[in-house]
Amino acid sequence: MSTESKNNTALMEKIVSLCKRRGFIYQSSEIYGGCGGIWDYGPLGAELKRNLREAWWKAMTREREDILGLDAGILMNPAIWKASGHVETFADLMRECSLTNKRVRADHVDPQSGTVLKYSGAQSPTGWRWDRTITALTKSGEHIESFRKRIRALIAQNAGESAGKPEEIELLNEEKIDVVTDSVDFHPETGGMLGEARPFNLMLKTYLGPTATEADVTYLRPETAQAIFAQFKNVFDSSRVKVPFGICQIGKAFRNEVTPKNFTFRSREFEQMELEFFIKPDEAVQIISGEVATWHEGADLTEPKPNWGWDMWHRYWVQERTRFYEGIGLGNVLEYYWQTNDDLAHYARACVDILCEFPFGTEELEGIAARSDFDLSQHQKHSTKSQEVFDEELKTAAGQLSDDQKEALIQKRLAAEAAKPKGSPMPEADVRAWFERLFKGNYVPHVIEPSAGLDRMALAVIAKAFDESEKVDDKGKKETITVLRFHPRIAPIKVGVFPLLKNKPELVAKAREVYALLKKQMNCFYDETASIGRRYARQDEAGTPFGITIDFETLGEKGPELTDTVTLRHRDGGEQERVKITELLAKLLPLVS
RNA sequence: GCGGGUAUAGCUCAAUGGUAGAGCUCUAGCCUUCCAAGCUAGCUACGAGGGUUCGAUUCCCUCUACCCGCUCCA
Repeated sequence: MSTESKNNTALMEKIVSLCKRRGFIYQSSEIYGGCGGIWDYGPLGAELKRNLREAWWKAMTREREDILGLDAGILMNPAIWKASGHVETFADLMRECSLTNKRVRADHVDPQSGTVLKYSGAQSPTGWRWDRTITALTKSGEHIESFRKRIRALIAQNAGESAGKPEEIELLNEEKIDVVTDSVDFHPETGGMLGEARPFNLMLKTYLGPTATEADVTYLRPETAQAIFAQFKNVFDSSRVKVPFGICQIGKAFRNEVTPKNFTFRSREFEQMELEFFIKPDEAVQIISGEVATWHEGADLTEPKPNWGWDMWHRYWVQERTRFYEGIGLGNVLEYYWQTNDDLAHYARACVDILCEFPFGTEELEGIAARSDFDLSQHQKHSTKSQEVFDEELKTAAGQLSDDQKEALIQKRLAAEAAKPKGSPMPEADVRAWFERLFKGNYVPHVIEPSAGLDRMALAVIAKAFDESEKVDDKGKKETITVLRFHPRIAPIKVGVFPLLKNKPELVAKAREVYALLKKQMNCFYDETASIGRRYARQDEAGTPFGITIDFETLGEKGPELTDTVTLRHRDGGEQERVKITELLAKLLPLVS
């Protein structure tokens, strides 16, 4: 392990430990030995998550006119998961390579021919031993030595560091056991023998109804997005909105992850915050505006325009989401990964991952995908209910087009279909039928999908806020100071309220008064035990941005002009200022909300 | 799913085939006029289940969880 990764593991351990100690995150069901891949949020974690959730909800719907909220059930008609493709891709029969544990879909194994060799095991000079029977297929034309070399490399990769160098691994008792033609029992890439086909279901299955028969099977949603698509028409019909507009939702989702890891980063139950922003197809924009604005370096994204095509909207949302992350203190740790054509699903036009630096690596926080009209079209097809909207403006504009102009649009689309990098082009008859509907003002909206993980966001914020430093006190004793430098907007506790001394009833009474005044407006913490310095330190560790101390000046000891003023102490930097009690709310509220 | 590692108090660690100790934290009291002060007292632990044994936290097995490396990440 490299020094850096050791340090990062140590850092992660400190963060996990702090999370438990201070009540941010606990292991689920800890008293019963835990529950794999599930985490619980303690008092501070619950506040932090709530603040993040509310910041998102505010930015996505409350502060906008064009986005509406939705709160759908976790359980839905399982037909939704068939339409979305989740049942198919989540419940495949998989076979695993005995050599590398790589999985392949059982029905997707290309037939292989060659000689089958068997070894009773492997060992290396490091003392490492593998007693598993190794069975693998030579590729046609592969030299036996290059085969052995390849097998050694695969074993070394699978075994990790303990096996030492690949070239020093000794393969034991080679035996030629068979020559096969067109066998589907070997991994197409590695040549390793495949194990039995097993269902490999990433969706959590349950039964709706007390009889629990196969007919009652449904799934805990693996994403919140599908509920938005499934309710698209209801929202559209009941809300007097026009495309472009969005529907957003926050909620739990569940995936039976093979390997939950990195603390809460990949867990089996998690919370998603998703927006589906519905836009007109570019062809509709073209007809209405006479042009389609496409993105170029330096394009103005500040305010949406009627002539925006999908990539302008996509860029716009990347920018909006970036601004959001800046607002919660993650601005300078973000990276972007633009998926290539190889990464993209066949229906997707673009997808950018917003990544964030975690102690265990730079990982995805949010994905922003341009998904065309794939999702709504799938639901239209499977449910047989129209997901089209009617666009009066489009109908009027299309009515003014000449037949030649219409044909030109159709030809342009046909050319684009033919040039698609992935998937098969839409047949000409379907394209013409689609335009027929379009010219009448009907289309299935396209969608831009910014999809964020709340738990990841919380972890990112904690990791970013974590700040540890060494301090030497007056007696030369070293101590470690931990401060969580949360942005005040998302800090679980906004203000700590302290009487300078506990055994002076006047100070305590005044402090309780200030506490009562503030706690109606923001989450506050009252603390009168131990020294004032310790109380500051406790709050620093909880990430509380402000401390208020009621001292003798508050009581008028230093004259009337300081009476009813308090010490306001800032977590970052530790500077202090005197503020009148009557002015506290006006000063603090804008900083914390 | 595979390989390796770990599991003792809230946290970080120690010792031990005869049921465990420290530091920090925490609680209470005293004290204390601004950045983890001091004094006194106190709470709290051998991940779960089985086996060996007169006796297991310690040895063995199984399970669970977490960490690391593969794999996976629709």
